[in-house]
Amino acid sequence: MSLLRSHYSIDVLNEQFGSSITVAGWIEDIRNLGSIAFIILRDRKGTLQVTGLKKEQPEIFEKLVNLPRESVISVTGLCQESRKARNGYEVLPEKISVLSVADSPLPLGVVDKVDADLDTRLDNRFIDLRKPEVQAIFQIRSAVIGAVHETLRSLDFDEVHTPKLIGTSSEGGTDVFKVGYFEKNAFLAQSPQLYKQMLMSTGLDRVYEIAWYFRAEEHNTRRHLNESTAVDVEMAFIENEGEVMQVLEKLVDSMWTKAGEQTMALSVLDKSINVPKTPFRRVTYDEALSLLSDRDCEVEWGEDLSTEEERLLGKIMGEQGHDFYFITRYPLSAKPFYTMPEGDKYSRGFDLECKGVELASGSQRIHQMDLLKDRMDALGLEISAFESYLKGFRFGMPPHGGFGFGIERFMMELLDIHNIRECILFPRDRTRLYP
RNA sequence: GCCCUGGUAGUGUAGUGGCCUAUCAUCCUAGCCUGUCGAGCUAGGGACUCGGAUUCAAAUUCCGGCCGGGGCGCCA
Repeated sequence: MSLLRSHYSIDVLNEQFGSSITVAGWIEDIRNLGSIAFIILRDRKGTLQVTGLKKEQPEIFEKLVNLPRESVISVTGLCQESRKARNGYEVLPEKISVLSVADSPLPLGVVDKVDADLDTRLDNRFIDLRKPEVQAIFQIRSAVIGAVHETLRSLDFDEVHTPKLIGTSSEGGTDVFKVGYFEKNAFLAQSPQLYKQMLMSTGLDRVYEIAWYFRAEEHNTRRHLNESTAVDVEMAFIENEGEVMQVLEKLVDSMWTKAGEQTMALSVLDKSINVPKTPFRRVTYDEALSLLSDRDCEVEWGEDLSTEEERLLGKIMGEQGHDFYFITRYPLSAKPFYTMPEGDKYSRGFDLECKGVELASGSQRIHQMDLLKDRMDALGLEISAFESYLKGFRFGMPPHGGFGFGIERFMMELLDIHNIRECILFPRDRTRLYP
């Protein structure tokens, strides 16, 4: 048992009443009434009240009431039942250790009665994260990631870690960050795509990674980050992309279910979770265009949906009772080079959408090297830059497919959070590199 | 990359040419108070992003810098 803490705030039970306990945390508030003072102490699980009496313990009383808010202390004392105090008990201090005195004024109040702007909060994230409703997001995030591991391992996937420092920009498309690598230049991986594909030729033919994505796009919106995380899955010996979609469906279902079990965190956030029904609706790209056309929204065939069009489709699907749906059979022209063609014009690529927002993107991949080279040629990619990737296809590559699934986007949809920066501890956006 | 938009105490705001010696709340400091839990009461403290221009007069108008926010594109 820790000498600085025997119990967290909410772990104190009736059986502790009348005995001595040690609690520790941050001083959230001090209400000094003169001869009696109420000190609200906050820890990871909640808050509790330390009640100081001037008459009983004058030295401890003075020490306590003169501490600045957010100072860190450990208090040992009698745990006494009290209907008047929160949690039904209070601690009467017999010994206190001041572990850290907080400077004043605080750059950001934890329990101030005024809200701070997100920018101010992020500048002082270490204090922002002391707020229970901010912490709750990351407790749920942790639980959701736990569900990813459980589900994918139970589906016989191995967890892998692929390099983030790479020699050539991986997929084309997005801009990548350039970094110095001794006498060479290197890049930060925009996704594990090419590596997880290469793994398909190794016999580790069902893999997943909780991956970091680095993207050097200069967007400035509430749903983009320059450093983000994703669940990346790749699986071999598949007949078609439908098998991949089934894995994704199970994964999302388990993540949503696990999130719904986080009752404490959800109540702090005042959110409830409705687990979506599976299987998710499948809509082909052509069907989507026709549904949009019915609403006088004409999309040129072969183009990816614009944000507005995506939202309208989300609305239409919602009206039919589908928050989640796959858009399948995308035109080849709207998907990356490694996407398996279906005939001349279509592909075996799909997106998973939630209420008009793209959560995941996947496909069956091309496993034949000649076809892969043809596609790269057609899209004007420099084949020589992909030699080490292509080599993986020369000596036995099974048919395979997979998807990438953005974790922050998922959290936004799960908890109805309006700014993606709230879904990652220390966001990296167009301008923010600190803290 | 294109477009729109903002910057007033630690925090969040009011103020759109003179009534600003700048509002309110929160916060901080001191004092009173033995049951607070948005504690209360009294007194006090603290700010116009920077540079230039217009004007008798600029927080307020104009130009530029710096630092933000957002939409689109692209994507997750």
